[in-house]
Amino acid sequence: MSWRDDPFARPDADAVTPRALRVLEVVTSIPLGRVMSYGDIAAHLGGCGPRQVAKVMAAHGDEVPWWRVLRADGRCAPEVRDRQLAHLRREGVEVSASGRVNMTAARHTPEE
DNA sequence: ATAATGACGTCGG
DNA sequence: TCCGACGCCATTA
Repeated sequence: MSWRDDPFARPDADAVTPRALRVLEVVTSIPLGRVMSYGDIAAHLGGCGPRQVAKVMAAHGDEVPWWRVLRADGRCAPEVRDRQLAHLRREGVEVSASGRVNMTAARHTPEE
């Protein structure tokens, strides 16, 4: 189930910009138990910065495994911190007592 | 066209 | 660790 094959997709669902779609694709590609930072995704796509990625997540995050995307320092965006940590711990991601993810251990790097 | 926005990143104090 | 300042840049208003 995803934003792509939603049978109830409204006509303007195509109004989602191509770049936004790329972002969502990358997020969808993150394996269970691994994470990527907004900056990681931006760098992987090229031609855009972390803030564009953040904006896409704010608008369409609920259609993808959004909890696998967090800040470069391993902390979660405050807006979703609790729910996100719950998801991550459930997937076996290493989270410190202060709610900080060990990026070195959990970071996913897409090939190519 | 111009300006504001955003679940960010990096650096300096 | 906690700010604030600045860079970032496609998308929206």
